Amino acid sequence: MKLNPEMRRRLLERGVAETIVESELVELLERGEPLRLKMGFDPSAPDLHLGHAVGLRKLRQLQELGHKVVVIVGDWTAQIGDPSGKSATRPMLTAEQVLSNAETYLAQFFKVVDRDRTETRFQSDWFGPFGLADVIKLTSRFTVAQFLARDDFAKRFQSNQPIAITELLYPLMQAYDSIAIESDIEFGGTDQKFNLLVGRDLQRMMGQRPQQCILVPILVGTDGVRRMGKSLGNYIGLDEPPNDMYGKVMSLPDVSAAMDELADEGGAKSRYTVIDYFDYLTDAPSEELEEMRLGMESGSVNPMDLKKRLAREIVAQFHDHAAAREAESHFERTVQRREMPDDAPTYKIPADLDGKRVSDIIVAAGLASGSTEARRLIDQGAVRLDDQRLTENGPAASIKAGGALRVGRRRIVRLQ
RNA sequence: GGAGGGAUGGGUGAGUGGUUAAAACCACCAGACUGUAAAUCUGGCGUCCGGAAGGGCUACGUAGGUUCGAAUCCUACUCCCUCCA
Repeated sequence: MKLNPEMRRRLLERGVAETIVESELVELLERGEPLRLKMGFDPSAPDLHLGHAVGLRKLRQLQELGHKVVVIVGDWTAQIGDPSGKSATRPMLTAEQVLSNAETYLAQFFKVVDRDRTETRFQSDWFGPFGLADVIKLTSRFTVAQFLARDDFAKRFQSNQPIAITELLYPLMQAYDSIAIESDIEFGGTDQKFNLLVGRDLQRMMGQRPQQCILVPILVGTDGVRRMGKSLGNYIGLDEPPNDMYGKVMSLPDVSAAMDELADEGGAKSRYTVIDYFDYLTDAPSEELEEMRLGMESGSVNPMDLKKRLAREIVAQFHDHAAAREAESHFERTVQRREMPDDAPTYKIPADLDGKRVSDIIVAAGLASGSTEARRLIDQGAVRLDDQRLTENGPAASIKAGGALRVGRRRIVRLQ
């Protein structure tokens, strides 16, 4: 089966930062035999976000051509921690934790990836019985210099930052995974390039056909600056309710301030975050992306409208179209028109309000974390009772059932 | 084994005896503005009491000590890093 240019572009360019080796990869795909697509994950961080979805979409596309995904639960490498992460070593997870995390992970994973064309494997299958002799055999194939070629190791070495020996093991273990499952193509973010290449090398050394690598770009987070990541608090989780997902997309900065290094990693491609998101996470035709860019450049398109469309498409993808429409109208009502959302929680006003002030009720209703904050919010003019802005922390007796108490735009309760 | 450096609020990081609930920046929250939860501008940002003015309490790795007064000085401990071997 010959890949036509259209397909080739869709498969190997959209949402792909780099392929290694492109010519081999194309040849392999055209051969038509079912391939094993390797995707590993770290069960210590089981939450998936849009950044992961970029790669998952790619897996899905290839599944639709008849290939098989092999997802590896990295229960051994999780104990080491990926060197690109901050903390070198992590606490061991118990077998139960691994299992439950894996479940959480896979539930999200299969929102995008086809479960029927997926095989799930645990690293402990092959690393459980791995002995010191095996470790020595494995490590003896590589040198320190080879590993210092890796950018983040090199940087840390030069700046006298610590590199744990176990961290050197990480790429080796990941590489061995490729041997264990006989991977044909491995997927990872561009920051995984080194690890994937070690897999290639090791396979060659051990007489397997070296895997191809598909490196997906790093998605910029909702701050528009750094890569999307849970610890950075700038992520949109695949699990999030439609309204949050929609709102978070709307909070993307119109113009990205993505750091240069993110661009180096094959991340931010345009200065408009929205366009990168459309590019990596939707099927919007590539010509349209260019129109969007021109439209924003010339000012003829309001970025908000593009973000709304993006938000709809993303919510539809991870929930459904009805949820997307619902989330949009929720956004329009509560944020744009500041109306009362239908799903606002209710709060039962206590019978005895003697001596209580509005600030006490705000805290009791969970609209502020403490009385200091509640008072502060009142001072700042953030508190509205039945659409009337409160200017002072009056007695709670003014609070009547049937109305609404609102703090800022998003915190609101119906009074009962 | 030896020598040295460090540990500050969610993060980075100033601060070497009182004017420090602790600079600055980031994040976060709120207000204004806006067809965006964008951008920009303004304010806030330990906690408790108080309508307010104001007042408590807790906090600079841990435990003690010196002092009228300590994030700042001393002692011990824990952890981290660097260099030499």
